[in-house]
Amino acid sequence: MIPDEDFDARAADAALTASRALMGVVARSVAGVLEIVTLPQFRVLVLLDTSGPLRMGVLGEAIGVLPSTLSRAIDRIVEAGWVRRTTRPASRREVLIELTPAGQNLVTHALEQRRDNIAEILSVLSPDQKSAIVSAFELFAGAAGETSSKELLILGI
Amino acid sequence: MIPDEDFDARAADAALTASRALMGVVARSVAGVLEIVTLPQFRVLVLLDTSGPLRMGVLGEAIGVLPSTLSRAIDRIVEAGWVRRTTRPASRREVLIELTPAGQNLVTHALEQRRDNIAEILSVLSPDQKSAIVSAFELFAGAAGETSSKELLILGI
DNA sequence: CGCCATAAATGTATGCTTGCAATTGTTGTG
DNA sequence: CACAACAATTGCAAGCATACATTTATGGCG
Repeated sequence: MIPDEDFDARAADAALTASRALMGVVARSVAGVLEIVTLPQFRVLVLLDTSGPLRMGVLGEAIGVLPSTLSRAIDRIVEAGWVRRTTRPASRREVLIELTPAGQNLVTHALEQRRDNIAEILSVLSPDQKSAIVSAFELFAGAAGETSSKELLILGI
Repeated sequence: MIPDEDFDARAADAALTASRALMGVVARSVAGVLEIVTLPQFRVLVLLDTSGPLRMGVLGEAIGVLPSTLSRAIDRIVEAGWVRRTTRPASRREVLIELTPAGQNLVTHALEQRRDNIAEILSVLSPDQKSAIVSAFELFAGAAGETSSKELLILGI
């Protein structure tokens, strides 16, 4: 009979190893993008992709940088053409930041590539194996609970 | 009967969701460290942790920076006390970089925290569920093949 | 309307990374 | 031994992120 601690340890190790594999996939999908924009810049783009247009203040709050930092960061990615500043007529002191089609493309492409990479890995497995993986991954994701997007932004995911 | 494409898509989606959960764990473990050292600096420490002492040239090659960049980066983390420069008597023009105990601690602690986080997530599951997850994760990791540490370094893992 | 709070941007400064070019020290070879 | 090849560092320069303080424009309220 295997002691619980050993069993748990093996489970954690398996998860760690799988996490390395999954992160390799993520890294691949991020690597290309990081030759185009910096990680903090990519964080902004990803956040805008998942949340839609955001005010400067909200955006800065979300990714944890000061307004001055963000303002200049936005300067650069506006200049590069990834996002657009728009002022709402309703409240003209607020500035909305939104992705341009080019910026949208950049993020979408990175996510699609990641998805394709995973699909390719799974392609070598039998239906039964895939099925087992789907259940297990869904189970794990459920147990992990909602992963705050703020945390994920650290890695630009 | 579910078409194969749909099934594959669901599998990839499940893996993506699980990857988000796992990345959240990684992000947490990295977040603390990034308040102490920068990401490029942490990459150096992680590489030294997994490879042992390395020459400047090899180190720079591995993480993909020019020698000049690395030299100054090492200046800073030597100054901070995370690594040590040593010259081999055999070839005095080569400089070996090695972790100090403090640097070793820094990396080890980050990895341990990651492992603990995963263990905590798994702790809410039943033995059967854990068992299923272990199998599935091992299966996935196997299918993914060896994840090059060079790719993982992109994320500072 | 006048005042204060809010939102964003600017001024100013520091530190890190990165790159190219030139330099110093060392090893090996003809 | 002289000279070329190699390893690392240093000089010089640019870009980016970050922080604190200040300024500008706008909105809300008494």
